[in-house]
Amino acid sequence: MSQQAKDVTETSTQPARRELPKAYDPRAIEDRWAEYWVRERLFHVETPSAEDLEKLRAAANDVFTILLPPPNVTGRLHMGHMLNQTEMDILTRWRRMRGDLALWLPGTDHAGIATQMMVERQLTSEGTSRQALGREKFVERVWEWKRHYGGAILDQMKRLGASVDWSREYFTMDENLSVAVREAFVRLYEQGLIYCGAYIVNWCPRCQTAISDLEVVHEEQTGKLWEIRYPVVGAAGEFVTVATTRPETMLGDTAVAVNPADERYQGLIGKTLRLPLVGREIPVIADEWVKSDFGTGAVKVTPAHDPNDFAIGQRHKLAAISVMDETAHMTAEAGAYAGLDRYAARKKVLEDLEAQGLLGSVREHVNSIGKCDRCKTVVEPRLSTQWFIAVNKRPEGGTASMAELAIAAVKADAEGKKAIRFTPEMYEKVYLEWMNNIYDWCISRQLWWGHRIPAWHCAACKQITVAREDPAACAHCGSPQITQETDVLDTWFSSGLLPVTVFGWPQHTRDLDVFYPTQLLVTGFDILFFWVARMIMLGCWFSGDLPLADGSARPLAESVPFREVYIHALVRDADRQKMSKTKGNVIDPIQIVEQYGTDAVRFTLASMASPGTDIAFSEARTEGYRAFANKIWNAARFIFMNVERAREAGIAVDPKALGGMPSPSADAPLEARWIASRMNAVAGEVNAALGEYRFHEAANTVYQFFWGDFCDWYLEIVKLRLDFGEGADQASVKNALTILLQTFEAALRLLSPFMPFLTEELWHAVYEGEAPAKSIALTRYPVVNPGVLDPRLETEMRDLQSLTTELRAIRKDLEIPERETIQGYVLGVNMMDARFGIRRSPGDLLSIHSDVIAKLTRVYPIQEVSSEMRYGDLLGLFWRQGLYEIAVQYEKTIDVAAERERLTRDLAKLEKALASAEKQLGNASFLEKAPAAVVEGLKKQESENRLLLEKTRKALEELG
RNA sequence: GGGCGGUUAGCUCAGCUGGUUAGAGCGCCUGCCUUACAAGCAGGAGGUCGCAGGUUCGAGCCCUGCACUGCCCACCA
Repeated sequence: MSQQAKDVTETSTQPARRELPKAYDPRAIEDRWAEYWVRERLFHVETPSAEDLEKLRAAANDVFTILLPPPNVTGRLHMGHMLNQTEMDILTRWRRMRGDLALWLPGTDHAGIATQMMVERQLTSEGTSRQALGREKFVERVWEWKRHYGGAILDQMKRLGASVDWSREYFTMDENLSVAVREAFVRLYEQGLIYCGAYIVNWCPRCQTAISDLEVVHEEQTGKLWEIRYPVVGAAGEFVTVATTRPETMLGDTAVAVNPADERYQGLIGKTLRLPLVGREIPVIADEWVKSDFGTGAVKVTPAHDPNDFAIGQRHKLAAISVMDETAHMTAEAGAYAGLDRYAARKKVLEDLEAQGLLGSVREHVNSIGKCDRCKTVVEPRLSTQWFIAVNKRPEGGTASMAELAIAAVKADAEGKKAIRFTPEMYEKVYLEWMNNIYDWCISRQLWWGHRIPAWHCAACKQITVAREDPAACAHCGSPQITQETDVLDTWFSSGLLPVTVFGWPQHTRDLDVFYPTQLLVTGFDILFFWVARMIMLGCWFSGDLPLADGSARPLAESVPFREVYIHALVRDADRQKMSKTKGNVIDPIQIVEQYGTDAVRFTLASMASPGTDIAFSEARTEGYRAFANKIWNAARFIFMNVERAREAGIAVDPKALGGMPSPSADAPLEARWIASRMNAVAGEVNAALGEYRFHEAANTVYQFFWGDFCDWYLEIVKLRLDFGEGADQASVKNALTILLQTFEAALRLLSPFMPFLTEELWHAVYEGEAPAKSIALTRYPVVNPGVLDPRLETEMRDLQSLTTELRAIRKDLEIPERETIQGYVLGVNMMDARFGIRRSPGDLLSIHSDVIAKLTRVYPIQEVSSEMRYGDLLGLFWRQGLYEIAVQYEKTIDVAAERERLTRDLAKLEKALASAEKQLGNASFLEKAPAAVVEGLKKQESENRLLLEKTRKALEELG
């Protein structure tokens, strides 16, 4: 850190602007502001009173609430987080600056499995284990871990300047949230929507817990399909051949099933088979589910180890024999195989079958295999007692199931209205498809870290007591011999409740009245089902019976957890590869931020965040936006330098003139009125783009405006006006400086949501310590004033720009040294643009702007001459035509051959364009059907091209 | 097995309801240390919009088929 920056940190938030370093160094300012924003509690939102709320709404503003998808306590910030946070921060800052009451609520998720695993690993390295510690001590240990490391990701977030309300930070295991989770569970249980029972669930033998369908990732792989012969009892030499991909499960078979219509097996149904290796007699049963055309048409039935078999078992009242334990080792039921790991057992079973001649053909077989999302261990379907939410069940007296409600919340109603709107819209379909086919949700996990299920099992009557307060006795038989359920709840159960619980539910709080439903959810599609869908289900369910603030019943549109969902892209690496630790291509945002500055990284993400498209993060882009930050920095240096010069000349701009939009008087020079018009137009575009989550468009618009319009043209021209010499007109200099400052200040506000650090720094510098607010984030966002937009100005400026570019180009062509002044002529203008009324004649344009043209092109003097003169009097000049027909005087030998070639090329282009235009204009149905403006435009273009063509031909002739 | 995206300049991507000559950044070429900025300025080159049909006065955009590519969902042993 430079000495100067250090002083600033120590004394105040004000930069010493007179000596801004030549290059922008984000490191010198970012920590300081990040800290300042947190320390000053700038983004703290007080729950407004009814009166305040009314005032807010009277001003056409509203409450804007947004919930941070809570990162795992175990998490480290990755690019996905940063994208997510950048988008939320841009929107929150923007809405805040628009005058809305913007509340962004942060928090972290206790992340059951992930956190437990983390701490278990720690214990292992210490030579101990969770089991050795015992449940209570272990949980205490996890809390300790959480206190130590759990805040890391939020600290990183602070560093990145996220404008969240830190006073409302929550953790999903906080006392109040835990009470709410328990309340939710009890209510669902009372409504008969939670049940406990033995079912087949996805079981991870490594995590040793049940996991939901969503936590299983399917991977295609080529395995084997083995055929095994089961001898028919009482018919020596007769077999039924079954096919399986998991031969070890045969040890738990309790039947063989065939399709009732399968002719091959008609005689066998009802007969008994002897299960090889085990010796158990099992029946051949008929079940519709069996597909005759797969395998042998006969399927072994293992109710304890396969969901389909389990269903068959239920239908046929078959026994379910578990041959594998929670670690996927064979149980005593597996007889000789007991104790073997599932794969060792498979090998041995196959060997033994082979030895007994019962193994049939073996084929390669492609099937998808389920793996644990977290640890990639192959999941084993396992029969176990678990808790479920009946998402498709209507409670007694209820009109809808959870899923039905969650569908209604997203689907358009009879009037076409949707309570929740998805962006991109496509995700609505994805969501509905899933919700329409949803199964009951397994919410119990065999972990220690999490919300323990508030259920007690009675040793006496075997019934279950579910209660809000820990019970002393069984609610059914009164026995004190009750023990609490050891399972905890799926983490997504508690995070699914967040939209209501963060506002104090189950209490009906003022916060709920004011902030619920939240306005927006910004998240990635990877947690669409895990979290978004669950929040919709639970949010609608539990808020539905809360009356609105005015006492009326809450309609569905007001019970949804959020009104809009913006699903953002995936951040990939520069080669479009998914970032993953194993590939080693993970880009650490903090490292990139340190290298390029937070603002540059934010801007990169924003400029690439086009809804629906993944982001291939490229450092080249970030480099470009670092340059942009530097550009802004240097524009500031230039402006401040001139403020100083002005001060020395006794000219000062009243800071009170700043804070709005640039407001030049009617007689101000073109560039002043033009930049004001542009500023307004751009403000309009940016606001519109952000309103539709088109971050890339908003970012690109401000970028082009600042660099292209403001720096390249406006600043270059305004240099002419900033004449602090003796004879200068003080009033007009002051006017110019005022517009310059007004525009720059407004531009900083426009940029602020995208680049909060840099703009904060420079904004304070503009006011030299007299800033009207504690932060630029608390000022108002620029809004378009349509009255200022002036198409005539834009045309005039565009003409001036075209002329400038043409003159520069011809100089370049002729290799005229940049410093050398030459004379120029304008012979005419080609475009007869009638759209904006009268435009300046070339003569007027030249006389009004000769100073500007001279400054930008070093062509001086420049005058209009009639086109007819050219071929006589002006012979020997260098001539070009674009929008303007121009010529310059310069002593140089014409390279006739090159010139001819250039003109010939032009000619060819023009002829082609003309031919196509003529063809279209000759088409009667085009003239008849196309809108007038299009026809008109084409006609004009055609006539212009014709003119250009003629002139080019003539020039070519003269060349000889 | 079902469904959804993508394919536009060397690279990364825009292109909103079909409309006059398809844009940006990076990279590339040329010339400039012009007193805010060489992380800069100025000028320039570069695209038969994946392929083949179709609708239309008019298609990068709409329709059909195909190819390649990515993703999601799914209880075929």
